Amino acid sequence: MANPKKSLTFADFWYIPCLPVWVGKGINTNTMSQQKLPKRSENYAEWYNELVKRADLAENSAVRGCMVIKPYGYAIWEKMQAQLDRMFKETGHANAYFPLFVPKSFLEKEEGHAEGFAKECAVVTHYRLKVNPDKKGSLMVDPDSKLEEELIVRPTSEAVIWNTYKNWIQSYRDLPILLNQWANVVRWEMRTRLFLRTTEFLWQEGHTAHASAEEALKETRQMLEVYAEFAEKYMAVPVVKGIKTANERFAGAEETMCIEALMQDGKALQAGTSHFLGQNFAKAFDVKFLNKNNEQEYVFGTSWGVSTRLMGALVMAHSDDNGLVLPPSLAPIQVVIVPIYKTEEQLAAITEKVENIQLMLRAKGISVKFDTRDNLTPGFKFADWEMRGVPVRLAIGQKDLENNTIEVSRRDKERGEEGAKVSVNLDAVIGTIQQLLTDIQENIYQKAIDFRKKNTHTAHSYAEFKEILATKGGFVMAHWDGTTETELKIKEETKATIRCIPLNEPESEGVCIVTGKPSKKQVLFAQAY
RNA sequence: CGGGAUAUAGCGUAGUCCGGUCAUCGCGCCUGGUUUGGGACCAGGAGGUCGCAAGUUCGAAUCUUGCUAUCCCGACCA
Repeated sequence: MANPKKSLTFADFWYIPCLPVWVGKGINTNTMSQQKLPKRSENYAEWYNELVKRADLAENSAVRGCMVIKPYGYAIWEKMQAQLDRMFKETGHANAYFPLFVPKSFLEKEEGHAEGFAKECAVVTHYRLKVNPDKKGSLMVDPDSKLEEELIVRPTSEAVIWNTYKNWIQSYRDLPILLNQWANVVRWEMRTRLFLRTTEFLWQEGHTAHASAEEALKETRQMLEVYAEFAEKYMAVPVVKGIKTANERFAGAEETMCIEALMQDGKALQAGTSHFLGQNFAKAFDVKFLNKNNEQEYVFGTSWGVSTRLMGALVMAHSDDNGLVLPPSLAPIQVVIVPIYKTEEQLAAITEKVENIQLMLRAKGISVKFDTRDNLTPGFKFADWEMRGVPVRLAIGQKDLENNTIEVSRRDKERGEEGAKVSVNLDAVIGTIQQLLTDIQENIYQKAIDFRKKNTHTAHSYAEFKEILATKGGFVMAHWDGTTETELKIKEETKATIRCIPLNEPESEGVCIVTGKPSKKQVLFAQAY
């Protein structure tokens, strides 16, 4: 699980395009002032739920299991999209769009896929409503509008896409096809949580077609690397890259690779998956190509995706009891400026200085917001922006004007912590901020790595395994005999699952902690979201 | 989908057992004034068919039934 420390420079992440979003409109400030956030140590789940709402990221909607992503939350998602999209294009992919609806007959074609998704599909059976004759002002489904064939709201798009690829592919010259789509999907969930599990969610799904298994496997692996790089460099969330066991594999895949992140409550979160589909979908949809030897062959496929669940990972990885902590690379507002004044004249003098600072910061590609709300005290604003996770806060008042200084606070340190707040000379503020943004990005990543290190344990016996899970949680490395039976037994008895067989874990001789059978490698266990 | 709980103004709530000046209080919101270096204060004001729909009753936030949504615990899952 080696994670070589990557040295970041400002240039590594500043370029995700973004103007500061307006926040503070359409919400009542009392959401912030009402009470403090529940503490992580006391009720982690409640802390998360409240934080997502109070940081203005998202809220529950009137529709069961579905969320409204609010402007501030969506701005973070847009920055994630912008960077991921760039990385997909750098690796040769293009975007396209396929339909929301999947005819039921398509979904049936790949057997494993069909069975995997059957239980969580929304089904469209009619195409029309009519006025209810028995009840004025109400609508009813028009029984005459029943569809010949039901349409499934896509839980994922393999079926539609492979049905299309069939028409696009004749020769090896048509390959590879390297596509991605940004879309929404629906999986009917029983229990939902904002971002982590919602009935409808936003994601990207890559779907590629290749002439050989080797090339498809290479693609699968490449996209896993893209996800890992994105998570670590931009989200500042360290991840373990690995392979899913047969039991946890995507429905319809030959092999599923994943990145797994550790949350602050010691539970694992699958942050992205990349699947080698083999020829499963090609066979199901009869997608063949003529190879160089003039032979018909089934096409090899991959698919890979990350979703708005990344937002949940981002929140749970870094935030504290005062609110959200955002990595500068994904923060919609990287710097907020709070004026402190008594008179209009003072405000005017402060504003003049601030305008200048804003121009210089924007010239460096840093998104900055000047908080001019005149109905709130500076103290309130401090707490407000802390809740929203803005990485750097500047405060400027009369004393600063006299001394040509400005107060600089960093969100990655707790209130009152050494270095959380410093006064700097106004002439040096731009350079200080640039450096600070880089430091924060690196610091929260390092903190997350340290946390993971402290919460990754090795179990040499089943008793020890249970003991670790019961008392400490976190990641547990242990030998496993490779059977689904053992995996299920462990899940049944401890609620921990095999998150993955880590790619970077060296082989080591040992015996399965449950059955005592020989094992060549330790695998990663955890209780998971 | 199984077990449990909840639903009263934008948010948090009192009242529900024992139907009848009960629609309470705090925050927020609006207006004015004083404030402003860590979640300001005073005064005045606006805002609610008590989740929705039926029913019982002279009368329902309160009792009955159904529905919907949310939360917690399970099973399922990115």
